[in-house]
Amino acid sequence: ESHRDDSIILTDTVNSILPLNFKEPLLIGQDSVHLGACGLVSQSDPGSDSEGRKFSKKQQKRRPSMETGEDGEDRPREHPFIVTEPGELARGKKNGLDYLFDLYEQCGRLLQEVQRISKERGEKCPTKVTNQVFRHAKHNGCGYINKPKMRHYVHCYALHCLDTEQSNNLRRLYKERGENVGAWRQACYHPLVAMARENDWDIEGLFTRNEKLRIWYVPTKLRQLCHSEKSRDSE
Amino acid sequence: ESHRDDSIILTDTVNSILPLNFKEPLLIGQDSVHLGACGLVSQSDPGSDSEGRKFSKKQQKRRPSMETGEDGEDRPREHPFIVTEPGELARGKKNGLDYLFDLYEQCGRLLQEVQRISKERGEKCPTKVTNQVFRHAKHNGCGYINKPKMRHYVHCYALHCLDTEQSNNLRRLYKERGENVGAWRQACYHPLVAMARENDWDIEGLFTRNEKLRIWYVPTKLRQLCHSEKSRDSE
DNA sequence: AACCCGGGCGACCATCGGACGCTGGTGCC
DNA sequence: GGCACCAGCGTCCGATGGTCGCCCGGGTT
Repeated sequence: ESHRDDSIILTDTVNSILPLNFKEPLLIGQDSVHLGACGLVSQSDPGSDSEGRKFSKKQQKRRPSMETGEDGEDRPREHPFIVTEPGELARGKKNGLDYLFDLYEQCGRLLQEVQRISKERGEKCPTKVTNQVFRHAKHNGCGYINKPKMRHYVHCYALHCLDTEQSNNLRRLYKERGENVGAWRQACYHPLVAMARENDWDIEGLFTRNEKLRIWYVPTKLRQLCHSEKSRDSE
Repeated sequence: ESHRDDSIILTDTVNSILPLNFKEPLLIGQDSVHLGACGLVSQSDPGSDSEGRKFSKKQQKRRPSMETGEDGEDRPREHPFIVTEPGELARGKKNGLDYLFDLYEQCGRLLQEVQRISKERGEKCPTKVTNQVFRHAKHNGCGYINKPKMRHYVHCYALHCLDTEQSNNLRRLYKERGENVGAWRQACYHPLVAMARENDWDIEGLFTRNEKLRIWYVPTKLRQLCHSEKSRDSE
């Protein structure tokens, strides 16, 4: 589309038809190393974040064998995360939490790349990890990074950034107890809520003030948790 | 529904020339309207002026397909803007540029209100003038504020904020020449591009650094203009 | 081999930022 | 009153942020 009304001098077109995808290796080990392990398996209620709302119906379709578009290859899904303590490599077909957190660092680098390119082209420059960044990741061979996953664990990464020691302790504790990832993930909320309380309930500010967290949206669930705790406090 | 022209809350003794609309639901922010002290008397509703028989129109355009429910009253469109010099009141069924700029200040106040409410509710808090703010405006009797209009003149307001004197001079010049609003609006781009050049082409930064501009998105057209001028420079 | 737990991530949805162009208000004659 | 001009803003659109739950990988029996 063009900007008709605004046709003014400088009709030089800002040609930005190109998809924002460059080839740039910013590979980080997408490990595969299976070591150490806690074969613990114990089921504990992950608490289900039924944060959702009403219903929705949908039908998923299995990808037909026929390749659509150029893409073609069917990427196998990533190995599930398990609770590992700091420095510990996951054993078997699992990924550890250090790897999870590294994914967030990768996204940060991907964002910087997107920002540099946007600036070069005079397009608007994202300050957060947006859809564009996930798209960029995919086009750059980082297919193992995707939005639902990254959003799912943001608050875990937040705890890691804001209080690494507490995060580490929590990991050790949950590993020891043989809790699953869901349980650990749920548990990450509470220390954050406590930090928010210490900070006048400004969870947004906690994120913004931290160099690495600044680029991540505050998860809805975390914000709501802070809000209801705050209300409870003031009663 | 009454119309525009109503009293404005004056700050101090300096009165306003602005035909502020009825019902200012917002707090009275001391926006420095910076109007030249033209000793105008505060304008009380002239009654005769803008109160024609505007409510006679009742017909709405119908979409062939369906009509959206909840039919509200048909609001007459606002009077067009004309190029006025600073402090000058538009005559006839027109609105002046001081009034235009005041609309931006009102939006700033509306945003503050939305922010306060969001915070109370623990919802995410907008930093920019978003759809939500326009919706809030409508629900608070500021039906004369709407997105297309506000976005259309953002860069004019930007010039006003960043270099009031240059903005004023441009207004005088274009008024003198008898140019229409469209021409004046186009002309506002150039001084901004020049300012961006002085600022390492960081138009985003110019906006962000200014207290009042920070809440407005940089218009695409302006960003593109800066980009192509920058490219031209470096050739 | 069979079972089933649990979590990865494809796909959906409300809403967003952004834009166009029709409608009709307005001044002029 | 009639006409021509032009700009207000209703309305559309691709893309975004956010989420849910299907599908199946993977450990256990």
